[in-house]
Amino acid sequence: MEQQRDIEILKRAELFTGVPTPVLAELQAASFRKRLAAGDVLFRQGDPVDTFYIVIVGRLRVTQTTPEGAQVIIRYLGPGQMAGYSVLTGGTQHPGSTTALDDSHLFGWPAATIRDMMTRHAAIAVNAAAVLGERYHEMQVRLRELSTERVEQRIAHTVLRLARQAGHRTARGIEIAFPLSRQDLAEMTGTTLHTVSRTLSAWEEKGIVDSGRRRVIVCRADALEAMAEAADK
Amino acid sequence: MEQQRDIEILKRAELFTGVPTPVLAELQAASFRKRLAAGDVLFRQGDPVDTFYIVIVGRLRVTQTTPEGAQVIIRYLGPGQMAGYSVLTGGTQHPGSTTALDDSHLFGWPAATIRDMMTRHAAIAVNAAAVLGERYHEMQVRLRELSTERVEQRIAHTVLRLARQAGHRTARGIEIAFPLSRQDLAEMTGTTLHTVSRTLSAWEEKGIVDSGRRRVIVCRADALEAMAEAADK
DNA sequence: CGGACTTTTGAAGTAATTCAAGGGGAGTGG
DNA sequence: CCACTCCCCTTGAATTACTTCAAAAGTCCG
Repeated sequence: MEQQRDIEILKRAELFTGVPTPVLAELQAASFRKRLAAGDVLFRQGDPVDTFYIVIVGRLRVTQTTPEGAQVIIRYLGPGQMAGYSVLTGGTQHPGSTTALDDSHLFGWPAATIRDMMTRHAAIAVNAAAVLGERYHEMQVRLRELSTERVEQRIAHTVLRLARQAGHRTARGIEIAFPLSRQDLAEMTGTTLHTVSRTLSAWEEKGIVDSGRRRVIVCRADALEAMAEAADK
Repeated sequence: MEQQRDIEILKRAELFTGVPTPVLAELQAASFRKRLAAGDVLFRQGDPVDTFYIVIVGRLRVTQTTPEGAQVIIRYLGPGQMAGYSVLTGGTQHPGSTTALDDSHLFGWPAATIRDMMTRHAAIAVNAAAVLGERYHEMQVRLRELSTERVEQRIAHTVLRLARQAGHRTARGIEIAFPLSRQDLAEMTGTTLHTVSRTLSAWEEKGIVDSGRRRVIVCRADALEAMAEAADK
């Protein structure tokens, strides 16, 4: 049954782990589905917060744009992860924009529904705190990297993190499973696409990575780890 | 009554807003008190997560240290705020160190107590999610600043944020209410104390700030805002 | 009033940006 | 199927914002 399958998916979502099946059934009944094609925008920075989503399949990117037009990538979202966390924290405007990188499929709920469920079922609220705490922690790490490391180290850390989060074993190494341009890496590491390009070229030379148009494969993770830890400043 | 006064304090804590009084009484009964002198450490990065705190009076600083010894300031904590959020998210080790800047006074609870209360009272868990979401958001903003802005702009943003969070009106301007060295500002903005010193000297010249040994007073917030927004990169 | 910490300021060095130009791959449309 | 076009990537050269190195001058506290 379709309904049963949906519940299985919800059960594996980060926000709903450990939530009893009847509650999941209630959530399933209240949900709608949303489809996005690659490049479609789920919501834009500044939009009113009225809907909450969970990714079923696909990959999305959360970005923040400055008034001057510079962009920063906050994170990538994959299956099971939530989009629109502001619904949980009572925000009124989305702090960033969320865009589909591949054709994607999501569950959606009106904000009031999720807020109500969270208030009635502590387990969901506890999960929400855990997920947000984890994202907070991840940001602490990135902030520390950005403050204290050189560009090459930061790129190494970022590529390793992406390989871990969205890596896919191939014959040549661990391939990052979604399109990733030099510009994207620059927006994640606080540098320019030129510097990223030079860095990847140098790594390619040494056989550490294999990369091309919007594509990165890590061939020698150990060598990258070494770069990332480089104690010699 | 002492107990009554404690409950009043808890009622105003960020984690317990809107929580019914009987629950606060239960929390009060389970709490212990912790005193710290200026400079004392509440917990250290890597310590096992076993206690949760709420600041009653005083000011603390949360830092992260890299293996190479470089430090980054994650945030400052004031009255009503929580310390040891990992208790709420199920972490096992503290991601950062927390140190008292002034003589401070806190409520403390064993981790299990808070986790139990959070599970039994959804309102607490909902607050936890809201607080962590806010901190997550704050980190997004800092990450964006660090990625896209020049040092002077970052220092301007940081000083303004501190003035907003811990500002104290005086005859000469808004004084930041805790000791804040050039080194501290450097660790918040990802630069060196030298650059911070030069920047503050230049601002002093223009009458924008008045600063001295571990002390900063913002005289002309408008001029700082202008620096912070500077669209001319 | 000695000593430890904090701040200031100059000068030299450099990592990374900015400026500039060209090359290549993938999709599109004739 | 080939040419056209749009992106994306690469690479050199010049520039610069900031760091690093170095030394000295304040400032607070016991």
